[in-house]
Amino acid sequence: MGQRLRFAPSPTGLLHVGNARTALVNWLVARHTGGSLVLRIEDTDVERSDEENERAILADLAWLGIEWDEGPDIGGPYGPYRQSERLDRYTEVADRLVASGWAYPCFQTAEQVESLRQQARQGGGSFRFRGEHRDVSADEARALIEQGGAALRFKVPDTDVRFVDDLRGETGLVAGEIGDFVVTRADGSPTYNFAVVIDDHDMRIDRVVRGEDHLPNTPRQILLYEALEWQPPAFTHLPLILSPDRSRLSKRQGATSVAEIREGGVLPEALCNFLALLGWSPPDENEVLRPAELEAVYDVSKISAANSVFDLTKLEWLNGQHMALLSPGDLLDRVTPFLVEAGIELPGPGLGREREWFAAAAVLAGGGARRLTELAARLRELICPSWGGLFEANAEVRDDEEARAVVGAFAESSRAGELDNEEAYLDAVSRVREATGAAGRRLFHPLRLAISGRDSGPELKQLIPLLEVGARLALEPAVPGVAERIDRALGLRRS
RNA sequence: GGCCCUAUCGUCUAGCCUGGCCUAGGACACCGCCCUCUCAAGGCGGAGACACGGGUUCAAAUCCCGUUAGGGCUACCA
Repeated sequence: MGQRLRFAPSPTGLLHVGNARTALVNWLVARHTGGSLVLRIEDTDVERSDEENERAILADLAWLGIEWDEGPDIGGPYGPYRQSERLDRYTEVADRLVASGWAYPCFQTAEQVESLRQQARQGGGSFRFRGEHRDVSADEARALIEQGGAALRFKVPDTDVRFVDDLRGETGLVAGEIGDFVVTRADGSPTYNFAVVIDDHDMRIDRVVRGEDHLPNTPRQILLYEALEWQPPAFTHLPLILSPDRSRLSKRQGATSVAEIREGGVLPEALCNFLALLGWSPPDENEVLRPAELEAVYDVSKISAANSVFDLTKLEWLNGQHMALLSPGDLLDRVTPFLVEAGIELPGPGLGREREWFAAAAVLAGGGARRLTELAARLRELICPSWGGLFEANAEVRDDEEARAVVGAFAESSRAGELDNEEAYLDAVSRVREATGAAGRRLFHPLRLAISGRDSGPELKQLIPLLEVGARLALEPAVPGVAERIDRALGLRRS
């Protein structure tokens, strides 16, 4: 029987990698067990929540390939899925708590409670708040609530609270550690601990997978489940993701939002793969796994309970691996937004030959690239070099008689149309070698420099035919062929 | 401060539950070699860890206690 899981982000900002990991694990477990994933928006903090963030979070999840079965955008049998739309339900349950003597009104402000807490801390002990109306009857409580302005507090019982965390085993808190916490604010809105219990129960969630920062909250929630006589779900608290200095992951130490990572040219499957590898390792030694493969082998119970550091270098490596796994057409599709940004307009999807050429060019230019942004930059440089830069890079070729002879011969071959396939190119290489006596590095280095302005890059036997074919295609901007590049490098042609 | 969680190479981890098979395995990064017109990629090899201290045991990375360190919570945030 599949499990029902949920991912419940708060729309107070962009989707963070930590939350993305939580979402991914929930999704993986739901898929692996044949269960379902519920997406719920926790927007009870009206001050900090906004719709723009919610839209962005949904878009980021979709980009990652995380699909939900029920949610605010698609509905489902246990909606609504936005806490701001469930206020009546929270009030209903709060009334029930008051009626059964589990909750009472409290007029102390947050500031007053905070100063009590500070005092207790000075004294060195732990702090446990209890409101003055804690022991009133249900009728008295209702009368007090009538006056308005009261928050509702949960009357925490004097018992130990134990529960099982899937990764840590039994844990909990001893009696007296928890003070009476607020369940409903003075304005009537529910607090996190309260709303989450009601929603998880109402939405039939049987397994909660969330960040370890929620571990100390769990006993409070267990207490609520008990007071309400509901069955609590199973809990799995995921360790946190840390910055390289082992402090809390912060913006200062690089990209922490999914949006930034995407804009940095990272593939969603690479990010998922990377996130899955935090705290977990696959049963066999291959770590490069696509979403479907992850789904098949991922085992949430094997996740380490220790926090892990976000290692950007490994993410980049994985990205390179996933880029290499893509078909030429897919790679071109993925890099297209970055090419557009780099000023290259791609021919529409209808133009078969031109698109095929671009796809081949992307594969060739991208050899070893780790990010789509890097591939786009390399591709741009390859197909439309700056003439000034090319000329400058070729001073040594112009000053060297043999080098000049080599590239001049290739320019001739190009003009004769003898370089547009690998075989013809290889023949041309043999002829030039014989005619000039240049071989090896002395033959290839000037040629590479003259056509690309660089001393490293893709294999010439692939690059040269590609450029020659590209030059004959009606591309915009036009791709200069080998002869033109050499002319520019030698300064024989200027515009 | 109080409470909770955690602790194997620089990083992500396997091994820990069910002590001997661990001379502690893999991946990223690093170094070297090979391949090669170049840079990558790829192949091969190298260096690199059981936080510390006590126990328990014939035997501890593995079990127990403590210390230290890191992280979390301590809100009418989530």
